[in-house]
Amino acid sequence: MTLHQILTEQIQDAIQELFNLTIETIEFQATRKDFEGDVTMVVFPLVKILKGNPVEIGTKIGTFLADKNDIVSRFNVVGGFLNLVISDDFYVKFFNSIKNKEDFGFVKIDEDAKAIMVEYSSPNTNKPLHLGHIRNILLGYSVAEIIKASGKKAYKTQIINDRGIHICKSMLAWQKYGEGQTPASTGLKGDKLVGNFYVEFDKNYKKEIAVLMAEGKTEDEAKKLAPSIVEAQQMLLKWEAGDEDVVTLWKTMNQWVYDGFEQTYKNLGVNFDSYYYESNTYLLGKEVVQFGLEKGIFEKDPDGSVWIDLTEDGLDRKIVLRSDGTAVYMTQDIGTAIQRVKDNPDIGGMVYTVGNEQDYHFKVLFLILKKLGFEWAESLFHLSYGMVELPSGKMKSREGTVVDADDLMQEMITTAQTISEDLGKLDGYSEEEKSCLYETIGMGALKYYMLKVDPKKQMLFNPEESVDFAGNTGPFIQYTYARIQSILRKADFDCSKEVSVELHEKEKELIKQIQMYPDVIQSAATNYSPALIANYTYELVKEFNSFYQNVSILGETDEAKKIFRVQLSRTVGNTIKSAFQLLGIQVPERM
RNA sequence: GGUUGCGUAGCUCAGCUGGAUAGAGCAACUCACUUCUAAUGAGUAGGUCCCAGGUUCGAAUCCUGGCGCGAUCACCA
Repeated sequence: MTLHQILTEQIQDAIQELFNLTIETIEFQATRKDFEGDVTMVVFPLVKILKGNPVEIGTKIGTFLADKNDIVSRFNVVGGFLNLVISDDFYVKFFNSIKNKEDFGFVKIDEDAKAIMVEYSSPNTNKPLHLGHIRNILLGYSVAEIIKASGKKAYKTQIINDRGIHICKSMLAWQKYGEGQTPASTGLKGDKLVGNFYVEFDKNYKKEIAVLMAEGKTEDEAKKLAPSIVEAQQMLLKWEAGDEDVVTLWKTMNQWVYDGFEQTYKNLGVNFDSYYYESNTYLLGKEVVQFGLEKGIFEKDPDGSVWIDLTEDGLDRKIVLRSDGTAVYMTQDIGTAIQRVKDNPDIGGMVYTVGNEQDYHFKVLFLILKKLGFEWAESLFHLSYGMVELPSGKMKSREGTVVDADDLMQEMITTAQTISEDLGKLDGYSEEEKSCLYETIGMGALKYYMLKVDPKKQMLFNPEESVDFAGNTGPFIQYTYARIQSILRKADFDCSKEVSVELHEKEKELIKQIQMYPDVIQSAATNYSPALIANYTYELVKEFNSFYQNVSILGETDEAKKIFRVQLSRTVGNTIKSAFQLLGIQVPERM
């Protein structure tokens, strides 16, 4: 039972006894630093019901609790706030009960409960991953890990947008200008190679448009008539017709891209339990549209296109199938969702990690799935995130200012190296150890910085600032962890035994911080917010540093205190490691 | 223009379901290294929580209306 739960029960008893009333919820908050106390009960809500003065009520409850002589040792009342001083004994007992648990805060996964499927990354197969994907991937991965830690099953998946005109563009350019190039022949990552041809296509397409416009065509006409685009469209038709050559090329080039992506995922330290391809799910989507049509949820226009009218729900009329019977984006997403539940019948909900430019799309998608009557449609969540900007400004693919994911990761590692070398901290390490650390630090910096910001906010990513070894950064937290490990290595005495000590103020603060961890995990899981975990970890680290600076640990002469402080340090270390695990960040044993 | 998200210190961001005098880091200034890792800590300074109303004992937080920024309003994905 948590402290709040225990207090709630005791206070409920108090109110029952003193006022003969049953109160459902009691409101708590951490006591402000300027007052004596650990937990504060807010009395105001009771004032209305009891029609008394808040100070009197607070004093009565406080006296009752203190007289019990259980966990409240003292109290004071300021205005409508009842400040409770919790006994050291309680904190020490609590600490002893969790200090050896590696997985403190994690709830055991309930295998019988419904699972949540988390989708992230969702790449196109014609371009390499970029900075925006990094935020997406880190968020999705982390949210899935957090859900698992909170006691639910989570499946990681992605939808690969492997069909459509954009793929044909790369294919066409490769046929024309590729001269048989392959990732192996060029030494390029597959996604990069294919991406280059996509750019190549676009260059030529633009030239053709310019020529046509010079001949007097309007821009719109030129865009439709340019030979490149016409060819690409023909290729798409061939693909849909199952033309053998086109399909073979499509498979080959997509495989290059997938291999390239896997490399990037590996470097990012993320993985997936399953992969879905739109080329496989759009047909099911079409079937469902047919079903919805029969049920009267959708309606068919004279030209054959199928729509859903959502005006009564405050939305628009939305197309779900083209007049030529081909699938649109929405059709595919309907199909994919249903396919996933077919494959995993235990799914009770889904989280879609997709940028906020698609807020409307998901609103519509969720509503459609609900109208189709699926049970799991009640628990769908669009994990919408804002754009990532750089100090140099926005990324624009047209202006070629897109930051490539692989390049950025490499840059982060290099920056970590430069800074570390300047500081000269790693001088006695082997080359292998060093390069491993640079990667840990660089990636930790990147991941932490991305995750500490509220997902829905647009953010500014400053690479320099993120690798800073001070402040709210990944490396700072990693460093603190490494220091703790150093203490543990040097503590060559038996620190496993249970000791009872009087708490130093800093120790108490630390224990209070650790105590909050399970709640933070639960809160992060229900809000789908890794930022809560990240900022919590930073608070914990700050608390530890303050403790570290203010009390002696290994130099402590009182044996019991020494042991207690080492145990406390170890637990802080474990908590940092565990929290960072939820963020997908590695933690170094030394640095 | 319609819809939607955001607006907190010079900068980057916290602030959970409304609660006490609004919090960190960076940058600036002051102090503390014979250390268990100073890649640190303690402190000073820095605020019209975009503006105006409203609800409430109590609002950065909830409601309404403005202003600013972003996103989105395709038989593209």
